[in-house]
Amino acid sequence: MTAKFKANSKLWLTQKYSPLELENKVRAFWDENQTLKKVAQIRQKNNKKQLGYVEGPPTLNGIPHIGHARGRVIKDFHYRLKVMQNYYVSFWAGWDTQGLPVELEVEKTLGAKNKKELIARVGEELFVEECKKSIMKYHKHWVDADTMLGMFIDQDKAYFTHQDRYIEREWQYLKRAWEQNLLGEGHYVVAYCPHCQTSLSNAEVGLGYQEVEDPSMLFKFKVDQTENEYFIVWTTMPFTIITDMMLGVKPEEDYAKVKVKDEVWILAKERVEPIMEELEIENFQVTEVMKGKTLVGKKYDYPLKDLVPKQGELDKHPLVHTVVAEEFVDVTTATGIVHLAPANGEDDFLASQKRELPMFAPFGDGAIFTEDAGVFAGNFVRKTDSMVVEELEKRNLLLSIKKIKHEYPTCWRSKHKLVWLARREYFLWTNKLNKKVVDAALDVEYFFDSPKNRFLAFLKEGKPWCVSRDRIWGSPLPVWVCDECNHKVLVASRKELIEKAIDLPDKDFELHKPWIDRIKLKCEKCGGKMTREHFVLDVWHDSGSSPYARFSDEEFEKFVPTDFLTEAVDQTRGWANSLLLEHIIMTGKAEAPYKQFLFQGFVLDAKGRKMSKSLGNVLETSQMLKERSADISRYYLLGKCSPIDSMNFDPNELKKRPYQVLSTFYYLHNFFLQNAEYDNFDPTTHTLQWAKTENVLESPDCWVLSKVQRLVKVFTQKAEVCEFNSALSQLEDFVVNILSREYVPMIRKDLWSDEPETLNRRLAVYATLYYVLRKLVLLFNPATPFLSEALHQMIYKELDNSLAETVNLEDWPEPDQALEDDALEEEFAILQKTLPLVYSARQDSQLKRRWPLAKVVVVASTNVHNAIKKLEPLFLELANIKCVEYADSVPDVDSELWATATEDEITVLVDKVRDDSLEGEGLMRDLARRVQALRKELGFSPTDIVDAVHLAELEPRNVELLKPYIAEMEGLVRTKKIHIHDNADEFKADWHQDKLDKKKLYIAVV
RNA sequence: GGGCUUGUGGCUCAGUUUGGCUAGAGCGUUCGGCUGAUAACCGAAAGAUCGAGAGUUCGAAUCUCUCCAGGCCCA
Repeated sequence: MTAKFKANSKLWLTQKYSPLELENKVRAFWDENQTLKKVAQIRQKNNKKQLGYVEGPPTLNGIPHIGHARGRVIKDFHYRLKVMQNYYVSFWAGWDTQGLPVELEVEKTLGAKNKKELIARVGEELFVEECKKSIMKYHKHWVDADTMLGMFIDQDKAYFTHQDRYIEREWQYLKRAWEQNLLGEGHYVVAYCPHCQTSLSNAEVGLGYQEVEDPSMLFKFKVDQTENEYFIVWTTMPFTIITDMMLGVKPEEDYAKVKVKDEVWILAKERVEPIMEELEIENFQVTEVMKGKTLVGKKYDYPLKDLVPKQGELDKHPLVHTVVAEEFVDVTTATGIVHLAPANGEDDFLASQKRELPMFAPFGDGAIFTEDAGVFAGNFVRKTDSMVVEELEKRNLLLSIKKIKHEYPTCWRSKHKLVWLARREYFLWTNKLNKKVVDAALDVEYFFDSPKNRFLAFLKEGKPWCVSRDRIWGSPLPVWVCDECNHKVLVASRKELIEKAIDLPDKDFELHKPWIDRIKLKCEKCGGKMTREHFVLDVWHDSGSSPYARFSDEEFEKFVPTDFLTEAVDQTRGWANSLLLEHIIMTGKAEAPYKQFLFQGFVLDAKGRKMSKSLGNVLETSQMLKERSADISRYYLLGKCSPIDSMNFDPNELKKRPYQVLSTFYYLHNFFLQNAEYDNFDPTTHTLQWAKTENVLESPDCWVLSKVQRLVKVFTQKAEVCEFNSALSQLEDFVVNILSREYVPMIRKDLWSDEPETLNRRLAVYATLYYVLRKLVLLFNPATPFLSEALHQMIYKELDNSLAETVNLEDWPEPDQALEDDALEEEFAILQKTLPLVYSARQDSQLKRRWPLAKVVVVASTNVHNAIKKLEPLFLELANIKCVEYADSVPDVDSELWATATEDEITVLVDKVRDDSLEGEGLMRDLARRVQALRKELGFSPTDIVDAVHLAELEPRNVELLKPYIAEMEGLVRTKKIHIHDNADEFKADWHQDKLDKKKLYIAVV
């Protein structure tokens, strides 16, 4: 007899689960059959509904790491689930290709001291070419990683944010904003490097914190209309006194009036002592304490009006040079009163904007003061620090001047100290839309409360959006300004540009700098020449316009609002926000462009540290997937914890539980197929219906069939609400516990036989396994698509060719109520609670499970008794006991003769006494087990029949005990004859020494 | 510095919304057992002052406050 493993010949299904090999074969299969495309095409033609999806475009400036993989796996999980539920989803890739990170990469490649020098050297054309090369290099890495991961996202339909057709549609958002007066000029404070003469992004600012030395100046401003009252203030940037506009206090904190000599000083109460100590003032007296908010509106004498005439003009504004209350003021350091220079600090700036103060930003290129700064004009801002100190001293307003070392942002490139400067920028006045924004956001499903609250809290701030950037590689801001009359137009299409151009150097121009800057338009007002504003757009505007920009008009109608989007939690302020704002600008409706948004937690390293280049703990996806299974990685990423929690990723954990679950699932298929093929099981004729009609379904089958309905229900429900971890743990429990640990042992004995008269029973088991395993393959597919596809192709399609050509086109399982049986599940739960008690009692008395015993007494309530009675044959077989008795209370028994175990309300008593017959049978099972082990070791297949089995050096008493069971044993170990020898020397054979209860014996198999 | 979030045996996670029997599970470890699908599994043992401290309460992992540490976002 030969092995009954037909599918082996296909080279796909191997005896051993080797996920890497298997996944390679599945990848090749998908590739060869264009499965991804086919699935999409079929669903496009034939679907329950079309669902919109737009890809949150990864920036192509780095290699995808395991954190990205988490998001991609969740996206793919959702896609496959929806496809199997008969939806078409526009699951098309997209890439963010512009902006600072790309420019930095190119600067590095080309070697640059600073941007100005570089552009002067290579020119913008070459710079832009290099940017394109750079992104395409990374694009390849991303597509490779996606392929390795098994992402069924359509790469051919990908959008790239730098493509002209994308930019042109992105401009439509700006056009809508322009028409609604939601786009315009304003000021914003940005970090600026005076050496590189460029502004820096927040990300760049974060790169360059260093310890530097600055002046530490304590000074006073006189309260207006008083003789001797002063606000006490501290700063490390004396030059900002030049642009000073307000003083800030914290509204709910205590401030004190302190008498010092003949003056009254005002500062935070808790800072009085430390400041007096610092100034070495011993005689002082707190005369009054008041809340910060009571100081609001008090005017102070701005001391440098004579030097900065412009400040004198500003002083006429009712709020300029007065006290305001702001929550950001810190009363635990310095004096608890801060001076606010809106042109030189973001908090200051926002405080001024909120109150609609006029802007005073007297800076030119290189952070040099302009004429507006009076006597300070012509100086680099920080150079005036000492001048300001001097002037305050002259006016008796200086209390102390020292040096301080502190952490301060410097330019990561030139190491120069950064300054914050208000610059002219373009804004989307999204603050005007705030109510719509918040309302729209409230309608979205976020699945979990914490990210929702966080997102809403952020949105409620309702800040205007500064969309202009002073860079090269980006979508240009399509605003042209007349050189003559300053008239502005926004031109949002290529066609219109060509029509309006007076200077069009090249008809095939690209919508990028520098080409677009060469286009001059004719002013419709005065006929003058119009020049484009030099800005490019914030990259968040690029990606935020994807719902309109990546689709056609028709697709936009169909797919937006999209159904389900998911990104990491850092996108709260990023893409989730820009999508929302732009969509509201575009449609005018209080509607988000997504119905559901899942914010995922971050992936950290095994020790919970952030992954960073400097720590060297970044795990690249493709690199990892060369050695690790994609299925197992996917399973791990989805299953380890809730998607909103941050995850400590430890590659070593992949081979633990996730591997165990998937391998068990795989081996269950081995087990099923091995047996089913042997009996020529045909799922199309041997259906569950057939088994019912033939009356060959037994209680374990009905139980597992009922259980799987519940699994389908719960799994689907959990998956729909993004509790992937709970869904998978249900699946895991089913595979490992319900099927492998419980069901298989129950039906194993039915499969041992190969008699024709029990064939139908075996076929019923196969029908059950086929049904259950196939459901599991489908449930597994969104998480582990390689394994599911492999099993579908190798087993299910092999057995039933009418099935879909890929597992992805199979229908998602629906629970079948007809197969649910709550009462039976309850009975089995009782059985499974009682059995371990028997095992436990046996263990205590060293009674091996393969030794049959005479009797067990179950002491429990009636419903436990009834359940066991109903399942009695099964109970006895699994307990390996000949008979069971039932009792209501624990009888008084001799513990020498009875082994007991108790849990909750159930006690079992096991009869320890074994007569010769029981002992003989137990011995036979012991020996059989050892023979089986040897057979396996010698390479026999389970179904091979061996000529003879020889046993030697058994004790004489054991030989006697064994005799009645020789025939049974011959059947069990599949041999024609068992020979028993006193001594191994008697017979020449390949003897193997073994041990039975610490005594030597010899076995040979021929 | 601010907002949000996490902290539970060696490891990974439940449990916290709504306070309540002895804080659960899986992995790992040790001992024993089972096993012709399985690196699965079964029985038992060791192992947690539930981040620390204080408070509320008859009772706190759970509620409140403070602090410490990690993470995200923002300054």
